[in-house]
Amino acid sequence: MGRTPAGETREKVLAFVRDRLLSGQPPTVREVQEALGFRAVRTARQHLERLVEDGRLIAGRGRARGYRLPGSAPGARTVLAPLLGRVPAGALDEAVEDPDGYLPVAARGAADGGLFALRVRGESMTGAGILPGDLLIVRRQPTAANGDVVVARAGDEATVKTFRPRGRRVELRPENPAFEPIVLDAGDVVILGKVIEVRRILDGRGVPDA
Amino acid sequence: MGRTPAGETREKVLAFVRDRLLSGQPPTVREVQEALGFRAVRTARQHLERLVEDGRLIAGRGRARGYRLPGSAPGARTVLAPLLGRVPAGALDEAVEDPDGYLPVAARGAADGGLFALRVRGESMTGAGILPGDLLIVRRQPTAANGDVVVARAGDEATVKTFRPRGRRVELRPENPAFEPIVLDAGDVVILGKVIEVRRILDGRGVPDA
DNA sequence: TCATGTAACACTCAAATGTATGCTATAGTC
DNA sequence: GACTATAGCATACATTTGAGTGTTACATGA
Repeated sequence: MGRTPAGETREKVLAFVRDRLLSGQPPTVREVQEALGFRAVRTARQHLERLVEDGRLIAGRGRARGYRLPGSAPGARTVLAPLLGRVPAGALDEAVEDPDGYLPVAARGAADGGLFALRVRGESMTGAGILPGDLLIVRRQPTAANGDVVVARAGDEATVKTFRPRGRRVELRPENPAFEPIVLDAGDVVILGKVIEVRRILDGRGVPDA
Repeated sequence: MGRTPAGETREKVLAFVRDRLLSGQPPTVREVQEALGFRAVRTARQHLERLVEDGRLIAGRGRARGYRLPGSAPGARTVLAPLLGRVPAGALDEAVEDPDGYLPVAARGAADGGLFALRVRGESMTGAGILPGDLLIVRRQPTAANGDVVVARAGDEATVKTFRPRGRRVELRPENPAFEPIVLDAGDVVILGKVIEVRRILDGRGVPDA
């Protein structure tokens, strides 16, 4: 195999590794070799070493499939949030284990492991630009600040509403005049998480499995 | 180490593996062993085998760190859409090379390389649930179907509107009664792409650099 | 021309890691 | 008690995979 122009191959190596990392399947050196068509493992490894030197990859000294994206790299901070078929009536953990798919989310720092996604049912939040069928990215947390859009469970029912503390009571306020606010004792409301992102798919192809 | 109640440990194993997979770092059998405090590799592996039997995990026969979550098809992956600071007045390609950041997008199959993202300015589309500050994922394409939300350039100005062909003319219709539709000759409108997804960040931390 | 740097190859070794065999113990059931 | 299933342990083995040594070839600039 002949030489290729300087740097060109290395970009392809990085692109391959990055794609694999984003899809959750870190490659081995030999997989890089095969993907790029090298006949020698060493060639793939040299490119990887250079990328590490240049700070464009992070090596995992000795560990299998140990390459990672550095924090400054595009996509380094992407996590996958499981899409739950319905707002869980029971324990959240159980629902997370049987998701309808996963949504890639730009990590925001802490607590990224506690993300999940839900599909909106009903029109109670249209005033906040949250329409039926929208996908909500939710960060699991047991408390919320005034004005947060939260996923909360009141009794057996789980809903998405704006959180408004009212002394010892809590108002779960819809953002649609056609709906009535729910006011309950604070003890009767369980906050499952805070909505941190709203997504709407417009091209009708829905959400892929992963 | 004594016995634990039936099934209890296995749930912890699954939770551990799932967290690792979602964070992009598939664990080895021995990492599972250590995380759960087993003294034997075999114990961890037995739990993993059972989870695979039950269809709650997918094994990667022989490969290192080969466990996957079911439902995550091998082909399904995440692509990164460059976030353009402003709707480009000139060539799109130039703007793509200097993005403000990247948004992870679930790949939809074809043309994933032609995605970019924009931030919404103005309130002309609020009726479609597109608010100022929202992020739009756009697929580059030179044509559109009736009713598509498109990014189009009319003269020097680029806007987001609903696309309505009107014979030889084209209506770019805002979804807000306070705004007037733009009607132009088809030749005077350049369609830059179709909006395939709308996103709204609610937690005020914006978009990461990466 | 010579030195230097990059790209690529062939081969080897060692560590990481998946897989297997065999054993002990507890709990429940017939 | 005998039988069965689950949870767990210790050890060994085989494959996968990262890491190392040495060589060839092609540019480019001093």
